[in-house]
Formats: sequence, structure tokens, C-alpha cells
Amino acid sequence: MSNIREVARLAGVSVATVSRTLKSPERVLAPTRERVMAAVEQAGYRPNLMAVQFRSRRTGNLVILVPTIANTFFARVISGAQQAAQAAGYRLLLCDTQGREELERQFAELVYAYQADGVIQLRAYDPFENAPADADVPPIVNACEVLKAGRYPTISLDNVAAAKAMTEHLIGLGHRRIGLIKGSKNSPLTRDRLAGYEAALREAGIALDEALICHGNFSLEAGYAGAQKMLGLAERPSALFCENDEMAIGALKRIRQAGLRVPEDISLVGFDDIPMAAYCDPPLTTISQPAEAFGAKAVEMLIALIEKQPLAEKHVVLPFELTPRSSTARIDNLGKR
Amino acid sequence: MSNIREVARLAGVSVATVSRTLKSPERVLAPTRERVMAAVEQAGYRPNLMAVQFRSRRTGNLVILVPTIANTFFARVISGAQQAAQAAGYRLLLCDTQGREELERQFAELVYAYQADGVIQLRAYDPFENAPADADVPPIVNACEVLKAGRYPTISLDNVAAAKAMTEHLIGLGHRRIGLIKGSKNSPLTRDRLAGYEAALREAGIALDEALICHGNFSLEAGYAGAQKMLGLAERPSALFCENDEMAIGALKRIRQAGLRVPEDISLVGFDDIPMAAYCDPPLTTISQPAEAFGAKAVEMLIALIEKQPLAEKHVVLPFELTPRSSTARIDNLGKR
DNA sequence: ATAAGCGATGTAACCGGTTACATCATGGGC
DNA sequence: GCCCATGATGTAACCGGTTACATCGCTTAT
Repeated sequence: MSNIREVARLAGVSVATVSRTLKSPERVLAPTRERVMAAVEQAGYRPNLMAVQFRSRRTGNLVILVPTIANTFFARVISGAQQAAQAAGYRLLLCDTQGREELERQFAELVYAYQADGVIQLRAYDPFENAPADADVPPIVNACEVLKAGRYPTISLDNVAAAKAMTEHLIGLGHRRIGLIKGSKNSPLTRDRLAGYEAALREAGIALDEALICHGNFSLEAGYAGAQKMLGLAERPSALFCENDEMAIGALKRIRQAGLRVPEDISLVGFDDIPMAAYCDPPLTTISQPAEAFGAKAVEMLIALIEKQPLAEKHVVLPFELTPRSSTARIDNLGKR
Repeated sequence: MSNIREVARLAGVSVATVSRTLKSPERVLAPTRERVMAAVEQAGYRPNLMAVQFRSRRTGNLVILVPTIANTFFARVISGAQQAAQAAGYRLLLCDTQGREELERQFAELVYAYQADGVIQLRAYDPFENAPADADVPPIVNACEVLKAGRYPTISLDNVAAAKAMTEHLIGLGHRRIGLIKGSKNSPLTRDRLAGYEAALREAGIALDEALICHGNFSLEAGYAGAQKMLGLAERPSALFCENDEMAIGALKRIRQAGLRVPEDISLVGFDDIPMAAYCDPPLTTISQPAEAFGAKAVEMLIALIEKQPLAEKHVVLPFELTPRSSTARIDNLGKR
């Protein structure tokens, strides 16, 4: 592979002139420029970006820590991030962490080794929590699953409001016994959506029934298991709120197996609006999130951080939308067709 | 940030000794080693990997070109690749190409700029097709959607055999009019699965009916549209083979809307065995593919290529499995419950 | 005519590791 | 007591760009 000295030799100029020709052509006389360009062509020269980055201490890489890429919602986030990064001349270093903190830390520390310029964390965990407080933390933004009082900029959804709106939607349809299948134990999403659920019940004057709340982990299997528990209750709920669509689809399967119909016998709602939500039977009432926007906004803010531009706001909240489909019905229609 | 010279100064040794202490400690006397380690600790020293890579001309990055990360199957492939890369000390540079060839080329060329050591291509397109034949192509492997006579190692499934097995399964259940919803136009997957379908019909002595074959593109929407076309036929098929699960789930929705039952009125099968396939209603008969293994094997082969180890085989074929679930039934049960 | 000014180009230091080679000390064999 | 082998450590070149500063030649003002 040829290098800049080779090109300089071919063109009969110095390496500085070659460098200038490529980076700021206006500073080089036209005839010289042409000689250089011809030499570049002849040598098949491509700058060694590693050398450039080494010198400039910039890699153009952004680490993105994803809890699990197999989740459709995160896939959309990544897709949005990738496009934004691409457009800004950055690249994405992907880390499917499977929730393993040592992996998250290991990847996040790539920024210390000058392997990446910043980090996007999609989970509510600070990979640098053990770093001494005085150490200056590298550029990092936290999106989707967000740390409450963290030191990083965040991009999130008002999960409390969204879950409240969804619960109110069910209450508005006459439901009083509303089951909730929660997400992963330590996720703020789980906590916030639970809070929204509770707030809606409280405001409607409905007593909270702990038996109607069960654990989950955002997987199809958890939804299935959760529904099983709910259906086994002496007084089963007339509506079931799953904290994401995957669990709702898992629950749907179990409900069907029990010979019950959605929404005639039980209303069912999810959260996220994954593509499949519109395609299951019945189509799922859910909360639509601008998944790609999460990724794009995260990249945008991270780049601002890296390039030391001022951030318009440190905590961005993206809008949600309640998307009613056919998996919910008025309770007075219960059992009727 | 401290560097190796700073550490050397603190420990009162030369930079070479510091380097040796970290890379081959056995070549340094214990007391010296301890002094160096203490200095490393004190300075909070972390080697600048950029400098290391610059010197060694190795980045440890692998570009992975993904047609679309939003597809559950590819998400699994990436997940497998990521784990294998991680284990081998490599990292994944993700490119969601959305099928745009200029993006694919642009990312693939990162290897020329020493930004990555190799490329994994999951689509049947040679990003270096325009490179002069004499130019030595960088390490690259082609997985999933594979180029027939390409110059690269491949990891693929015998799609012809799998589609043939699936079609034979349907024929074995008594079906004679079997619809096929194809994948994307230029994909070898589409071609191969069509070939398998045709071969099975031919061997069973069933005449090919062009009306039963329609175009698609692996999306939910395409499945829906395809099913609509099939159901509109004067003599509608008794079974429908979709070239992937997403399309099958799309088709399922349309079939339901028409008031028909699966499998009582029409059998339905997919391909890939995405997690959702087991959770739709009815659970989908499909072809299981070892998606994670595609990614892992691709990484393994690519690393062998990069490290100039011999490849055991240039064209790896991974096994498939026909997974019968409840979306298929004998035709003599048609219409019965 | 000369000095100052300016634009084009060249020279070489620099980024932070790695490593070939040089140097130095120690100990063993004769 | 001397020589050499051996092992520990030091010195400095090197990777390939970028860029501060030097240099050179030409124009313009005085």
C-alpha cells in the first residue's frame, strides 16, 4: 500500500503539499494540485485513517451498548442510530451486552483506549459507576432505559405518563380489574410503567390489588407465563396490560389456549408498537414509540458532546402515542360477540 | 492521559521495559516488574490502542454488512457474530445497509483505510466487484444470502433442499395446489427456495401453476398482499408456502380477515423459525435455521482469513430442520373441525 | 533600489506505542 | 583471573499522517 511519502515522491513535492492538496486544496496552486492528484491516482493512494486518527485522537467510532439486539424495539433504535451516525460521518461499534455488566464496562472502556469517541448506553446502568468521581467521564448519553439522577444526558419517553394513559384507556372502557405484567426487575421502565398504572388506578378510585401484578422480563415466554398466572386467579382480570408487545403476544397465546377471546373475554394491551403488533390477531392496542428517533437523537447529542458543542437540553423526552387497535373493548361487551 | 513514557519516568526505567512488562512479563525481573506495575497504577495508565493498532496495522474491527437489522433473523445472526467476535478479541462495526449498494461499498472500503481487518457480508452482493481483478481483495466472507460463484468463502443453508423438504411435507399431507410467496427479487434465497418448491412438485408429478407463485420481499406487508392475491384466485390453493416467517404472519392476518381458518381451511408455512413463529396462532410450521451459528461461523472463518490460518472448508453449509407445528393439516381434513 | 509583506512550498517534530539492536552486568568454566 | 554466554535493560528508529515553523520568491510601497 502506498503512503503519502510515495505520492510526494511521484509528484515531486513535499508530503506537506500532498496533505494540503487533499485537505485544503485552495491552499495549493492549481498546477501543483494537478500534479499531486495525478500522483495520487497513479499510486492508488488512500490515506491510512489509522494514522490520521492516531494523530488527531479521534476515531469516529461510537460504541452502542444494546441490552439485546434480538428485541425488535432495540433493532429499530439501532437502525435509527446507524443512519444518523452515517450521515454525520461516524460509525457504530455494536455491543450486544445481554445485560452483562462486565461486557458493558469492557466496551465502554474502549473510549479510554482511544477506540471510540463516545458511548451510547440503552440500559439504565452506568458503566463508569466505579470510576473515581474526579475522573472526567468520557462523552456518553443514555437513551431509552434511563438513569434517574444520572450525570449523563438522556433521551427518554415519559413512561409514567404513557402507562397512565394506557391504563386510563382501559378504565375508560369500563375495566376495573386490570392485570399488569411487568418488565425486568431492575429496569426503570418497569418501575415507571408500574407507577403510571398505579397513578391511573388511584385517580380513578380503584384499589390496587397486588394479585393483579406479576413479574416478567419483556420476553414472549414471560408474557405467556404471566397470563397463565392471571387466568388462574379466582377472580380473573377483565383486561391485561403487558409492559411490552412481546409479552402481550406471549400472553395472547396463553389466553387463546384457555379458550378465551380477545377482546371479547379479556382486553389486552402492550407497549412499543413493534411491527408485529399490527399483525397479530387481533391487532394490538399499544403505545407507539419513535424508536428510530431514540437512536438518531442519541447519536446527535453524543456527537455534540464529543465536538464540545452546547446541548440544547440535557434531558430530552420524546413523544408517545396511544395506538388503539382491536385488542381492547368495552367491558359491557364482555362475553358477547 | 498518561502515556508509556510517563510510566517509564515514574518507574525509573525505559519505555521498552514498560512495554515488556505489560506484554511479556516473564522477560522482566520481578522487582522491576513490580516497580513498573506500581507506576502503571499510579499514573492510571492505559495503553493507547490506536497507537498499538497503528503500529501493528491491525484494528481488531470487523465490518458486518446487514441488509436490515430490523429483521429478526438477521438480529439473531448479528447476535451470534457479536459473541464470537467478542470471544476472539474482535469487535463488530455495524452497517445496516438497507440494501443500498453505495453504503455497502463505502463501509467495505474501511478495510482499505485500515479501519477494519475484514468484512462479513450477509447479502449476495460483492462490494468489491468493481475492483480490478488483480487487486488483492481484503478478507471477506459471505454468509446467509450467498453468491453462487463468488470468490469468497461462504456460510449458507441448502435452501433448495429446505424448500423442497417443506414442499414435500405439504404434498405428504395431501396438498396439490400449493401457493408460494417469494422473497425479494434478486435474492439467491428466493431463487433457491423457488427451485426447491419446483423440484418437489416435479418429483410428485404436480404441474407447475404460475398463478400460484407471487412476488414478495420478506416483509409482513408482502405476506399480507400475497395472501390477498392467492385468496382471490378462482381456484384457491389449499396450502401456502411463504419464503419467510414474517410473510407467513402477514399472510395469516389476511387469511383470518377472509374468515378462513388455518390449518382447517388452508395450511400455512414459513421459513426461518423466528421466535414469533412459535407464538402466533396457530404456531407456524417452518424451517429452523441456526441463525446465531451463521454469525459465529462467519466470524470464525473471517478471523482465520485475517490471521492467515488455513480454512477447513471454503463453503460451509449449515443444517436446517423442518419444525412442524399446528399451521399445517392433512387436506382431507379441509373444512372440518 | 530596497525592505516589507505575502503566498506557496518544504522541513521536521510529533502522536504513543513496539522492537531490533546495543549495552551492561553477572556468573560459570577454564 | 579472564573470557564468554546469558539475561536484563536501554536507545532509538519506525509506523503515516498533520502542522508549526522556516524558507523562498515575487510583488508592491517607499
